Amino acid sequence: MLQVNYLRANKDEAIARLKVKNFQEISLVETIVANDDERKKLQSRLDEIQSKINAASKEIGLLMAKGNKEDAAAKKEEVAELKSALLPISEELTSVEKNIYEDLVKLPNLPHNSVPAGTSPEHNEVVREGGQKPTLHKGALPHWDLAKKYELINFELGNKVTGAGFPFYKGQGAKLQRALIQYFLDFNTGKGYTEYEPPLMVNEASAYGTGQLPDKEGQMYHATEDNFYLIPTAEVPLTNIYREDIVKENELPIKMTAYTPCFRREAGSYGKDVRGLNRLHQFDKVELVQLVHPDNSYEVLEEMLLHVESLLQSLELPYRILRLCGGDMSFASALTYDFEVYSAAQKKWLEVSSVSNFEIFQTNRMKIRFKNADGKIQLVHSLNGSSLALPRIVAALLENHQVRDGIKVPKALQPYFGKEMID
RNA sequence: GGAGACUUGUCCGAGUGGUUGAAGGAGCACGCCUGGAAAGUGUGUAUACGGGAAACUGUAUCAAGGGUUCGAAUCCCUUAGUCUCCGCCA
Repeated sequence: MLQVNYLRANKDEAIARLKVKNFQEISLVETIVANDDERKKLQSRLDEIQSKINAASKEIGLLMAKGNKEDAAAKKEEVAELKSALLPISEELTSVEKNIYEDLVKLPNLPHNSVPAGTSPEHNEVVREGGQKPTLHKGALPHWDLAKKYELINFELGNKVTGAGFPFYKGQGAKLQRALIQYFLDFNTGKGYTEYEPPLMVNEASAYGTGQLPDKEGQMYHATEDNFYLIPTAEVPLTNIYREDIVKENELPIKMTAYTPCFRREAGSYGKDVRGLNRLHQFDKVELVQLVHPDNSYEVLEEMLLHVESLLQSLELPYRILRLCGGDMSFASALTYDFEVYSAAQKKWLEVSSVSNFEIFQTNRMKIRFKNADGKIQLVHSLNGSSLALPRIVAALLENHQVRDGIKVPKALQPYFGKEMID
């Protein structure tokens, strides 16, 4: 959520930035500022009346103490009049505030200056590529066939027990999951991230905090009896740890990592893109979240980029880094880099990680702040990234490292997996 | 799930209808003291929104929301949470 005062002071700049994101309802900016002006006026009038009521009430107390019942009764009448004047104003104020809030949450975050204009994935910029695309033997298979061949993942069984998009991992497949999770967490904690194991369900306030509600309600599984939501990513519980907190400046940066299953309803996705591991309702992910000083959030973003990059390098996968264009970025992000790994067997790039700086967009809604050297309260910047999402990494590992009689396990993973080959 | 006790500022804790945004203590910050530190001592120490160049000032906030009242931290209702006992249970 953007700040009204920022919009007021930088209206033209904000509108220009919103256009980079292909945001249509530009007039909202004007509406919000106008409503906020109205809000201020109403607030002043309300405060003034309330102040009179407070003063009169005190007088009544004093008059009563003196036993002057007549004057007290007159004062009471005065207060009653003031209160009847108060009511319509306070109702109007509530309604204006509601309008402002509702409009404000419709505005996406403003993209950073470096974000290219564009409407679709073709307009994303390739920042750099790394790793070697393998030359596979004849008869190389896509991961869903490899998963079957080596009995790693059973999609049909998931269909039976739960439904589509809830696979079983089995034998070496299950162990590979465990090995990857362990490896990723060790890698992250080795770089100073604190490990958490958060709840997998969150309450409504937390879902609002990170912006899953109100817009993306349909994307989360909802346990209606208790009004809990299954988390779509560890970002939700992790970021909400600090909701409504004021931290000390020297506590920044706060670096957190967590492994969790992620649950996504992904309503309305069909076709070839959902084949195999490409899109699931439940999948495993290790997430990074940082809360940082606003002055250096972009340095931190670069640092997170290098972190994820070296992780992919250690898995010996061919990857590229994209700077997303305005139209392809998420609602909340100011700058996003996507990591894609080349799948040699599917002959396409698969997104395996997304690293973003949200600036104050999330922390403004959640009121995550710090006290700076001058004693002033300021919002922190939040960033997050996956390191990494398992299914597509597994797909890429299987497809890129396959040989005729098995799948080679990257050196870095061998101590965790316990073998050099999946066979 | 049943019964009871409880929820006050960074923390502890006083406060059962009227100058209480909130006593007292601890912590923290700054100053004095000291060769340095501890001890001592002085001052300061919530957040949001509004007005003001600023000093300062108005309003709201004592778990959350609603109600009673001229006036609520204090009374009533609802919700959430904590603790104790009983039940159940991995």
